[in-house]
Amino acid sequence: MQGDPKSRKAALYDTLKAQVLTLELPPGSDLDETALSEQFALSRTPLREVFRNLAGEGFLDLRENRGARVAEMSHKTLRDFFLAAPMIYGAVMRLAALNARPDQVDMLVKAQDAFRAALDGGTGAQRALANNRFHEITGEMADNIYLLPSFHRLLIDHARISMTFYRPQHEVMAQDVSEAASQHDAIIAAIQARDEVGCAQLAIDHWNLSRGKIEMFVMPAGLDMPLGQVPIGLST
Amino acid sequence: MQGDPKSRKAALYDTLKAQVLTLELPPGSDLDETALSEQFALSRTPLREVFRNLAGEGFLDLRENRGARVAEMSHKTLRDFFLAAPMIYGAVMRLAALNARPDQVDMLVKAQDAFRAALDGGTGAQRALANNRFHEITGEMADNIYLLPSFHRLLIDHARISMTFYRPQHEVMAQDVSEAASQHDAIIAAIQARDEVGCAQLAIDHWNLSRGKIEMFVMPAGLDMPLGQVPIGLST
DNA sequence: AAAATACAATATGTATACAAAAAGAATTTC
DNA sequence: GAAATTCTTTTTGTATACATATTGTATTTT
Repeated sequence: MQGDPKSRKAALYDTLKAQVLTLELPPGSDLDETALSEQFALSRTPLREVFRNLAGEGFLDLRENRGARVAEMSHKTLRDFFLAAPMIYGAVMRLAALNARPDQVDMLVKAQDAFRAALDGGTGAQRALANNRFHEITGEMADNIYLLPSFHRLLIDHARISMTFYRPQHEVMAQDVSEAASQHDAIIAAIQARDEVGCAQLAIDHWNLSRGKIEMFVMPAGLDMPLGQVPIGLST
Repeated sequence: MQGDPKSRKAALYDTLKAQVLTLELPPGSDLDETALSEQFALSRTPLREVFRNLAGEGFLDLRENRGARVAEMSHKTLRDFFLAAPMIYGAVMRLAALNARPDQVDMLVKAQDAFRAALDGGTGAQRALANNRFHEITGEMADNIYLLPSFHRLLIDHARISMTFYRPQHEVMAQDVSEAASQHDAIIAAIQARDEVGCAQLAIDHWNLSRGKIEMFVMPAGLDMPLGQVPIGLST
């Protein structure tokens, strides 16, 4: 590890974030202050500040006298996720279509290129991170400080759930993954056309695609989830 | 300041939170590490941890090499607020009606009693805090980790905006404030009846009441806010 | 006198040392 | 031998000391 403390701190922050998103650090795993402290050549003080930042953003859980853990994912988590996601993401996309600046659209196009590149020859982690980046940009476009906190938390678990089916070995998923990429293209087009209603609908379609994948691969039998239910707040 | 460091830390946390919510610390004001450090008998390390927690929750802004500030409120903030609030709060109330446990309903009733007590002889700050507590409980009832981050941020600025008209000197507001209290009663009834649709509608009515107050007292003329627009995600 | 620079004072960021608590290992007790 | 207890080790929390950056003041320069 090199550079000034400030850049080492940023490196720690970025690394942990990526490791959480890609399940390299699985939900519930403990973080070792001393080990990370040596690895990133930082004393415990700035290290613990990074922990607190990440905890505030929902990546970690800090427990009194018991160290930091990667935020858990449970059955309830998944249920909450699919309850909140269509509404929040629909709203974010709608606002993105209304407010997107040209430079942000450029960024989105670049992120989509990177996503397709990752699909074509990248690892599962690279795919999940590229997809995450795409959606982060739509959040920046929406630019609403009250919506973004929930949106960012959703993106964390969206990435982690996605990791399950972005792994290259899951050949069955190839079609779904390519459909996701097509939806991204449609999202870009809708944003460029300032089509807020179409954008919101695309958001819902996109989450529903994820939901289908989860059902197939992750969902334990018997989990009480209202799959057929119209999502809250979008029952138009 | 007395007790063990842990309780002093909690006191600092609670005090700052209340001071932000009640505008005793106005938006944008600087926090003095050294002064607070002496006042609460804490060294700078735990103090700065509290700052980071509060920043993560949206109470403070931390700027590199430039200390902590109370989160700003701007025209854009108000606009974002009224765009996001009906949707988020509607969803929270809906889930509250679905999930509320009996003990939580008891807490809500107690909070409402405290709110009425504050209206009848309390300071503006006490009123705002009591109202805040009421809504916090509905958030606990909803119990969705993806919705709560945005909800909590909304509550912060809801309290701060409210402070403008909870001041006793604004006699014109007496009727609106009493209407707010009645709405709280209706909300409790709807939750007890597990009436999710009614609850969501009450949430929207409640925010609209706030919006009317803001228009009268705070809103600068000419601010481009879509007052007549149906809120995102609830255009049923 | 105004602007620019250099200096001093203050505030913030990081590292280390110490205190307290939790976790683990060894011993004792039954 | 299992359970409980004590003791040791490790980990977490806090305080302090030092390094760095920013801000305010005084001096210099034009």
